[in-house]
Amino acid sequence: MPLYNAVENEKKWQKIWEDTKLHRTNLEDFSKPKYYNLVMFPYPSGDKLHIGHWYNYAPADSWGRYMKMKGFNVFEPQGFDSFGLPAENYAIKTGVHPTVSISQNVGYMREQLHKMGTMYDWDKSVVTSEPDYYQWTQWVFLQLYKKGLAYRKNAPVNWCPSCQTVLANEQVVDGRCERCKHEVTKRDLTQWFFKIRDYAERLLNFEGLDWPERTKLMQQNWIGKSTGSQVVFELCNEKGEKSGEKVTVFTTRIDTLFGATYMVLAPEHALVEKITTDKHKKNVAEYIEKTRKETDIARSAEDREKTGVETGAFAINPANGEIIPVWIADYVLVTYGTGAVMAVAAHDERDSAFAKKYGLPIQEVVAPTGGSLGAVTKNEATGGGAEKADQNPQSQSDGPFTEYGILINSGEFTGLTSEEARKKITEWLEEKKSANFTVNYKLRDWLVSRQRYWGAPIPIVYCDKCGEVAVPEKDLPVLLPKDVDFTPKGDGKSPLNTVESFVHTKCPECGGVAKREVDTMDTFVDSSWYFLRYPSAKMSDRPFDTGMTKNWLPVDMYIGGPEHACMHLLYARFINMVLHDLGHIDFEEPFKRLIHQGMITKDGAKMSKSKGNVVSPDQFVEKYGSDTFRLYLMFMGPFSEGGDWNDKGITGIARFLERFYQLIHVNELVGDKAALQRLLHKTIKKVTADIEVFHFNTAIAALMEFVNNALKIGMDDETRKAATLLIAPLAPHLAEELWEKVGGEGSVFENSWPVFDPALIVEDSVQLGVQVNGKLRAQVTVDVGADKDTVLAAAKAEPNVAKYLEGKKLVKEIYVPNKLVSFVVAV
RNA sequence: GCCGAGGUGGUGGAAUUGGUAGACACGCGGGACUUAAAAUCCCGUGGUAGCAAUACCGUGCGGGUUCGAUUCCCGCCCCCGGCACCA
Repeated sequence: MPLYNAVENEKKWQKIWEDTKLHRTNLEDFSKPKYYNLVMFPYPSGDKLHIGHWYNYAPADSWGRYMKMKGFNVFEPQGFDSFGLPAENYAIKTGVHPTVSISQNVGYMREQLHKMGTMYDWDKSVVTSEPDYYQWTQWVFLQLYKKGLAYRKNAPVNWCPSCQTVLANEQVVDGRCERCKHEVTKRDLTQWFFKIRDYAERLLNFEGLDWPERTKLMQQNWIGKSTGSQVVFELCNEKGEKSGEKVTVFTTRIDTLFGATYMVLAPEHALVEKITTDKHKKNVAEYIEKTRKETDIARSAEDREKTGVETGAFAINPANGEIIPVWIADYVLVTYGTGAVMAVAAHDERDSAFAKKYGLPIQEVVAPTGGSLGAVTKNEATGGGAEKADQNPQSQSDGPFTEYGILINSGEFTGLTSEEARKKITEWLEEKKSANFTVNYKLRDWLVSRQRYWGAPIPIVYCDKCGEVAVPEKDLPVLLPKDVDFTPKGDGKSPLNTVESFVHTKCPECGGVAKREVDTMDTFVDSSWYFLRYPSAKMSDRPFDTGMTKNWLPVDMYIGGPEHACMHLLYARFINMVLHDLGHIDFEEPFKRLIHQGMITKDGAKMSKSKGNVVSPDQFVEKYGSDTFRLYLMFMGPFSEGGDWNDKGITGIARFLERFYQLIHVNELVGDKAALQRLLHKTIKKVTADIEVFHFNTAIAALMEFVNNALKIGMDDETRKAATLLIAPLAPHLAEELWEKVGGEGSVFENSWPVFDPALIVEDSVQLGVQVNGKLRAQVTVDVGADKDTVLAAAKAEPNVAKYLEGKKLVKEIYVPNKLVSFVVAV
């Protein structure tokens, strides 16, 4: 018969916490150091909280509780990222207005979070779709606008035909819409962008940030910096008569310039129409049309053959004056570099394939370096692999030689290494004003406008007289109208376009007739600054209080999924930097320490409604209680690794908590007091060290060992209290109950985390392994302070060791204190 | 293809400045209690051989360094995550 009724007890303590306002943080209290403990806020979906949320939030809350007990004034807020497509799509399907479904879902999820027993400060919450929040999202937009960092331009953009909206680059995954998985196509549309590119270099710097290496690498990769040169090619006809047009290309391999035997422009390149000769106009037009229709998936298919057509135009290679043909091909991307490349068929995979297909000339200008010099390869920056080129000279025989080497057929530059030539050739052409060093980034500006209803309206109006005008800050919020027919019309326009009362307005500058911008903002804009808002959540006249942000930010610990590495986490850094540059905040980086939780799968697959494999935590919480469920999730494995869900072992945790509860009620010390102290202090040491690095699984294992051993020794009052404190962050409800039972003062969370005493941990004796020729032959127990000779003698005396030493010549004796003894004998 | 993280019992996982592999838990086998079952408690549990002592094998595969390798080095294989014609 279990003594501990988890479900009832948890209700009791949740009510007490609520009544005593235990988890309302006094943000003005600086008697203790502040600690801002943040998790990525959820989207209030109709699926409610699933196991993945718990897997993220429960350990994050345990961390907050731990830091509180360590003496910090912990601020742990929670909110809802409530704008976005799911609510709108749900509304289209069912007719339930997003404001209704969102408020229901928020209510239900708050209830779940309450039952989890988290210490969120609900007085400081945000819901991004509420006017008192999105007013300030619009304010953020205006800050960027005023600085020239928000702009509108017509561009080919990613279009999801199913969601009927454009997508940011970051939201296109494998050529498909991140949300609905539909193939993404291109559309020419006028859209709003944020100039995140201007911050590319700063975003590459992670100095002072305690972030996972892999996340930093992912961002660096996404930003994609590469250094090279721009080279200007003058255009001409086949006879070499200059047309006056120029095309600039970007290359990281200007050392191969003498081998540039043709040039390729992206089909969308601005000059294509102008330079195409009459003879080729039809072909070119057809090719452009064909490219345009293709989705990104088709265009980037791996084994896809390269295609392209001639323009009839020619260009002059500035290095050797050769007249080379100009082609267009869709393997050149208009979005990267200058949208044009110099093609070096002899030293580039893509150019080589293209040249072979269309019979274009190939000119070798780089030879592999001889053995003694050591090949300088493309990999040299990464440190490894430089030797490989020499080992396998045949490997390049059927493809182009793409590594660094020694220049040949390159005029006065012949004989230089690629590295030297990159510098010298650029300098040489720089004098003639036809080249310069430059840097390129893969990162593109952030497309923030969406042709959807459920988002923050972009605060811009278009006046017949004044043109594009920003809505003055005092007129915010630009309210999102409620009564809207939000079914997509397939015209690529926002549903707000149909709301006359919204569209027609007065120009804030001249008072004349004006129309509102009808696009709304990407939800990632909402989430790019919410962490600034929490401490000032109730403020109605400002987005955030300067004093509050100064005192409480940056975020000390940020916990959330790695899937946000190149989206939310990049955007938030960018917006934070912009607000810093504008003087609104005094720090550049928003998140000091970052930890990702792993993903929870079901039968190896990501949980999703469509697969029907979503597991709800509610049934387990009702049966076992929150503590057991939290502990079970943490016990599954390391926090950052996730795992496949099954409920098989949950009884083990339930048993453990029951045993823990009973242990505290065992009154007599039947064993040795010193042994109990040693056990306790070893446990304090282990649990503390494990929690510090988010290894909750081994912290729990240590507590289990503690229980298993302590049940044999018994308990004393001191140990009872310390053990209760130790389990408190992990099983908060159980700990409160026990704390009350053992006569502790106040809430267990108002007490200090126990500190271990190294002196109490010291053991009298230690068991060593004894090896002979590397094989374990025996174990020997010796006094901790024993000297080497004593230990060796004891080891040799072991029968199973003596057996192997007998009659053999002892070559070597190795003694590793507290670990092992190893004998080496001649064979 | 490139970048990153992994591969350990029937299962989830412990242990890496090289030092007794398999902590802890699930499951399984046996026992106690019970009329019986559940719950609980005790014992056992990497594989092979053996009554046992013990021996041999064993951390994805193949080599290497070392008295000693899950840990370091070289070469592969397989899963997972990210990027992907970026000139």
